[in-house]
Amino acid sequence: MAVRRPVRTAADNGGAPKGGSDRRAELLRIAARLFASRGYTQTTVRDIADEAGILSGSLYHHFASKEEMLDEILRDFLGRLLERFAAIEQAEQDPRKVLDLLVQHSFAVIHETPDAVALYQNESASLSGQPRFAYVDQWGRRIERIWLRALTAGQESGVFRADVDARLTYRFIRDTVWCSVRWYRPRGRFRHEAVSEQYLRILYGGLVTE
Amino acid sequence: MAVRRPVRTAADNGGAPKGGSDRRAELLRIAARLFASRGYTQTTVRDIADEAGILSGSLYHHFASKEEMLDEILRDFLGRLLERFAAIEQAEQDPRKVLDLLVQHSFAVIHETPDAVALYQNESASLSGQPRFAYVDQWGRRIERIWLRALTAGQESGVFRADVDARLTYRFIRDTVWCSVRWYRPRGRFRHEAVSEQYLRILYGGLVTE
Amino acid sequence: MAVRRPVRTAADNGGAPKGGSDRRAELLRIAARLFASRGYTQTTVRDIADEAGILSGSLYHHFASKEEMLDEILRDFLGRLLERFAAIEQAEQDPRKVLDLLVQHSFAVIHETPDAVALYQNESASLSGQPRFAYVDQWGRRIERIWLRALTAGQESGVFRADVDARLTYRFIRDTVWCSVRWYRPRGRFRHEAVSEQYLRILYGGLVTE
Amino acid sequence: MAVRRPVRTAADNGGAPKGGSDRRAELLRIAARLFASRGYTQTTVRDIADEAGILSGSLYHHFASKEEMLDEILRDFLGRLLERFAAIEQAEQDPRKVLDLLVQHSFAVIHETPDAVALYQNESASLSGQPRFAYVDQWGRRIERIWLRALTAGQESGVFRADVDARLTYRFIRDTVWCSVRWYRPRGRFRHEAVSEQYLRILYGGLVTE
DNA sequence: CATGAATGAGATTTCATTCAT
DNA sequence: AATGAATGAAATCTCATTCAT
Repeated sequence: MAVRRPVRTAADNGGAPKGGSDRRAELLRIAARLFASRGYTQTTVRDIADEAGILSGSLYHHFASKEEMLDEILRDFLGRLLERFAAIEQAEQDPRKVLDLLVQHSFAVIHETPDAVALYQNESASLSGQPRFAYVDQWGRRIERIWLRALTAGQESGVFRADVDARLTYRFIRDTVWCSVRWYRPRGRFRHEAVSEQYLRILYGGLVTE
Repeated sequence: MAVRRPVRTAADNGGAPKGGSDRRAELLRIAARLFASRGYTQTTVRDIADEAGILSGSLYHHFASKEEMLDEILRDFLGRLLERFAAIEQAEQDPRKVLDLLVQHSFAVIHETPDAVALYQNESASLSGQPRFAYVDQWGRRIERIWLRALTAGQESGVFRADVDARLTYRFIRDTVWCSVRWYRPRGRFRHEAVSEQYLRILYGGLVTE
Repeated sequence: MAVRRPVRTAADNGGAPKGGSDRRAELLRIAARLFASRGYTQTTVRDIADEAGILSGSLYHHFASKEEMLDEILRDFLGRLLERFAAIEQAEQDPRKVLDLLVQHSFAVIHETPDAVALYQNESASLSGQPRFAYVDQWGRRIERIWLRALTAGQESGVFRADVDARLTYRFIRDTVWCSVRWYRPRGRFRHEAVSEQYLRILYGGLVTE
Repeated sequence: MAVRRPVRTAADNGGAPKGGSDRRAELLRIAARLFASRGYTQTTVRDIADEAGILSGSLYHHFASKEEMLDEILRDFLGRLLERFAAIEQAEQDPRKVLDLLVQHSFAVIHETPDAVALYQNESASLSGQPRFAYVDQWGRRIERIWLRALTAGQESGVFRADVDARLTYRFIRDTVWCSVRWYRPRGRFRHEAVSEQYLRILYGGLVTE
């Protein structure tokens, strides 16, 4: 007999876009967790089913394929991220303030949905080139452009140093911010606000005392 | 039973990393390239054999298992890295100079052996916990300690700002440096020396003009 | 355990084959169409349910199994066919007239219920041996005997040539007639009466001019 | 332990086009037999492997997929058939002689490679539309044209009756000839030459005595 | 050293069927 | 009558590994 684990309320779902059932969202959460910790390929559908307390075949009542789960998780994550970044860019004029908010929001997202972030970090490279996941690259580029506009605007207005390449700088920042998902622990010594703050301190002021 | 050929010390390879006098070394280079680009699990032994122009079964004349290839590549890479970092620490007193050299050497390593770096970046997490690969964590921690000593020494001597956590700072730096393997192109616009230089400029001086 | 609903006699369907007063009959018509076009095994119960606008599980309110649908379709078809062939044999004396009517009726049946014919053509071989479908072979043999009696009677009375084997001749005729379901189009250039007529012309008179 | 059945000589292979090994040809023969008797979809790769005395996974050492086996069998069969039909058309002038030879060769093919014929008969419909099997339709149409040319040539020269549609006549003949694979037994009462002869007798002279 | 055939475990997926609601 | 979730068996396919030649 299958052990049925209590179904969590849909409340913590953050408003799933697809009208799908509770069960579907719950399964996606389980999948995201496993994909993030073991890697997409190393996670078997049986792993997911086991965690959900059902048989692996039963997953296909909810999803057409393992890939569809990955797709749905990434689409949801990236869509929301892009939306939020665009809103930040629109709401603020000051490049430095924009960068502040972009960084802070990123660390907050890592805090809130670490699985999706880790998944994106680890799998996006191998997804590149697959038609189904074309949006991953596309939306990634749109996000890059938002950050780049803030950086170059800051350089032009003189608030950011101009003797560094903006694209390079973006990559440095992006890697530091998102890679932190690997070591950040929500209940660790530093909460995400502190991490943001310390990072921005170094990023803006530099490590060396004058 | 697998036929284990005597494992050579890293020394006789280290002399001629590109020389490829040996079939074994050649196969490892092919494996590293494939592991790095597709991921270890996604690379099949047939992929490696195909690239080498032999049948997959024939690989087992050279290596006891696919895992042994991974092991050998990582052991060689990490061993050399640790050795070099230790040498830098010993040779220099000035914490800032040490950090300079650590960063510069790291980017140089990414330039020279991007496959091994990518492999380490992508696979070390899933290797954690496997007895055979215990050294990966161990040597990683030893490397961390070298960087941490430089950072805290710098903070104590007043050359590095003291209002940031050294461990956090290490992670920021480490992630930026090593993650660059994902986008760094040896023949791209920036050579590794330029990347080092720009990164150190921001790291030391900060992004914001005073 | 499957819930078996009382099986209706073919009679109360036979009166209104196209009427579709009933959900059950409607579902059978959909199933027959799909079975005929994709093959029984390749048709999933979900395919049938989809076409009917319900969920696959709901089909089991109407039928105990997928097999029951096949059974019902074939039983209805073969029963009716046998009945009609027997009636033709009884009504006519002249072997040639009997053969005329058998052929004409066959093409008419193909015209009217192509799905059932195709189903019988394609699946009867794999049904052979299954107890549940023993009647398929049995009724098929009864039909064969009707045709054979007409052929041998014709040979004995001298109207049909006696230098060919009757059983072989039956097979030639049967295959030509029933295989036409594969290419016959109800709205095509030839209506079934024309097909009958052309076939009988060749069958009786031969292809070669005197 | 797997029971190894004796490998047949390649001699009865009729000159396989692909240079492949003996084993491959042997496996294809087994597959063809099973595909023909159970149907392609109903035959599992395990069935084939069992018959060959190996494990199902081992089949994939020889073939990329179950579909590849079907492909290879059909391509070989149809290619040879088309070639032979074309040769007959070229060698003979007299339409009646051409038709004679086409019919005789067809029954001979049924005698010699009944599995491939049955496979073609049963599966070609469901293959229609699949890019990989586009040649099945194409080559089938080329074969049709050969038969049609013989029929219309005969009608024009007055040797075949002109009051029947040639295309319809072709279908009647084709269905009779090829469908016989369902009942023809190589060791039965009639050898294929006798079947040919009886069929041609009826086809040419008609069933009715003048 | 290399081939080529095979193993055997395990992966994803399919699908008829059941059943509580 | 119908839904929606689940079962469970079986299918195709993958792949690291073995081993006789």
